Amino acid sequence: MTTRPPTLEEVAQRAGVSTGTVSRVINNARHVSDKSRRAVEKAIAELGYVPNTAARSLATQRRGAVVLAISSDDPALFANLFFAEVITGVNAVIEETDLQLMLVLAASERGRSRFGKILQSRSADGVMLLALKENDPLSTMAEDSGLPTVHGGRSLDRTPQWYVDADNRGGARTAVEHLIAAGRRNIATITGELDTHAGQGRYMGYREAVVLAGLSDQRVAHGDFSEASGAAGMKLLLDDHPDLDAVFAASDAMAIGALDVLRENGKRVPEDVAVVGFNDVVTARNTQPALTTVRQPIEAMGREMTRMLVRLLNGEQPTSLILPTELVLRAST
Amino acid sequence: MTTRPPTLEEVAQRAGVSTGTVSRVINNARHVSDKSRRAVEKAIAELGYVPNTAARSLATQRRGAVVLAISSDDPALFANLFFAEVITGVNAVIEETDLQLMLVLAASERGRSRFGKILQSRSADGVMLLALKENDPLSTMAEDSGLPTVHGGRSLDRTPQWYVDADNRGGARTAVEHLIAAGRRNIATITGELDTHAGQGRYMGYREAVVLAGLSDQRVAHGDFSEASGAAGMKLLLDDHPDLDAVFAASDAMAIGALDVLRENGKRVPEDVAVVGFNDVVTARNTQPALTTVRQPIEAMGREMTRMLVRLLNGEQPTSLILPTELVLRAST
DNA sequence: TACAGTCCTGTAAGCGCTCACAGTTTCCCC
DNA sequence: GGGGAAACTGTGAGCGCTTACAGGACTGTA
Repeated sequence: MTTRPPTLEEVAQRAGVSTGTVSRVINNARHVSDKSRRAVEKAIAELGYVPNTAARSLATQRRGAVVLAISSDDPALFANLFFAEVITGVNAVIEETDLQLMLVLAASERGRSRFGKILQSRSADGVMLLALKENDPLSTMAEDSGLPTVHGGRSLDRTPQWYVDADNRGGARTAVEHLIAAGRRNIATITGELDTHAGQGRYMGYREAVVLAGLSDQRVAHGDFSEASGAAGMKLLLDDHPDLDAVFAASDAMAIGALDVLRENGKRVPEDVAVVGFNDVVTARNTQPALTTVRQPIEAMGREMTRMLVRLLNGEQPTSLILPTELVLRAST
Repeated sequence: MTTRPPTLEEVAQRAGVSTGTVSRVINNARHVSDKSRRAVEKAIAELGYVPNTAARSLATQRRGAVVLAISSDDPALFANLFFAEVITGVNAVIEETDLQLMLVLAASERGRSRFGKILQSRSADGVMLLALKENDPLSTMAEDSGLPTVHGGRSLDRTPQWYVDADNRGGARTAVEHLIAAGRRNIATITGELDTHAGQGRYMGYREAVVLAGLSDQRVAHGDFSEASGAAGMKLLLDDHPDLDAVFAASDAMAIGALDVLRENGKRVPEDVAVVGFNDVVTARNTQPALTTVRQPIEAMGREMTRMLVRLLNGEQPTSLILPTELVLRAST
């Protein structure tokens, strides 16, 4: 359809200089006279020249692209705001660079092997990895590839060299301290999966706050972050600890499940039982009553991960980051 | 860090054949003897060879990548489920191919010019465009680039050659017919922005259903898809048409705004007024009462856009698609 | 005037792959 | 056994860019 785009050689010809000089102008290297530079810039503008990335990549051994890989067994996990927010943050920083962003959603075995291909074929200069579960194979793959890799979140078994994570523990602690400050004394928690760093951290935060205040840390039900597990956990808690006056759920989904069960059991929220969640997704605004929750700096995570990767690509040595969370007060406490 | 990856030439040497033959094996072209093929495959496996995409791109003039561009003035628009679902659908099809997915969120002027660069530098073989507003500059840019382009949604001013859209009109009509079947007679609507194809289509659907049933189509308030405009529209409707017994809102957000206003005015939902929204986002499940809504096949849109683009890249001539919506019945009707 | 040191510029050798072309071998049928 | 067609293989010329390297043109100093 369209005619072949102009090449660097054509620019050189038109500007009356050599290809080497044009290349220097494009990459604004030193040792180019103003005269040549102007001539080249004129020719570039007239021809509408844009360097061919493939050719440049081949010559420089750099791709000018990074990959954001999101890994999960459950495709539904993609379908939450977490996802969109991270990307928004990543994109914001990418826009300031000349890098291109490649996206890999590795839900299936197939997706995983595609990720490997991308790493092996050197289609990207670096990778940002959002491995949503422990011991994710993608993590090993990225490591083996030798490409600079920044992780979002940590796993329990090993801490990657470069990561950005939210302060799960601090966030949970703040949430529970808020409950204590509001006069609650019999505070329960529904934990997330304890074989994840996030699950552990939030549980730790709960215990710290509660123990520090001289309260019992024995009102515990274990969930898996899902709404159903929140409901189940709440039932157990009501059975075992009918005296509870507050619940800290390690995810909003679990908090929503808990709210349902509380309502069914005639408990008023927040009068009888206060509820706090974790993970401010839009959902939380529309619960009855509106849910107090710990907001994770998800977009900021995306931004910081990208900044960190860009620094790595520039040969700098950034340091990993733990970003603060924020307690969002609403009607449920 | 890692040593340079093996090249095709090294494979050829090890397999005792020429580079041409290796290339043929890789691209499984014809005219390769079983013997050669096996030797090459063995060498590839032993060396862990993966073709260098940049070199291949340069030689073939094909990039092996497509770009998904999402355009919007309002960065917040990215942060909804629509976004995540589309990508999930796109990814599902991409996974079946050897294509790589590049993502461009063109919120700013800067993002827009990056999109242009990508097109010009021929970094991608085709583009999927989700232009969220009318007369989007990206649309023109994609067109000018001559790259195969598939649009998600249509604009009013001109219908792109290849697009995938949801059946806004049919969906709205079905929703209103549902209200009629439930015995509602004084049915109002809060429209979306009427300078969008979606806004128009949903309004048309409302009118069709209502007129066909011999009812009045005069209970109309105009909104802009936002929650605030839904609330404002509902106020107007209650003032002008206190007899209304149902409302069809052209978006869930507006429906939520309407629900609030109805509650404030002592109207029971659905007893006094039934409410239907459009756009099944997670939000809709957690309203009080749960919102009946028209679900758009968003993930399917992503899938079909990608399929269409893949066909275009294969030189086929696909036909544009209008995907059916689905009425999700909940407590608000 | 001679000479070293700077700047600038052109030249050409790759980067790793594909693909037309030509050359060789094999196959099949008369 | 001969001939042509078909199957296979190697060769080498690009694809469009970067980047040593080798000069050439100046400049300033002795």
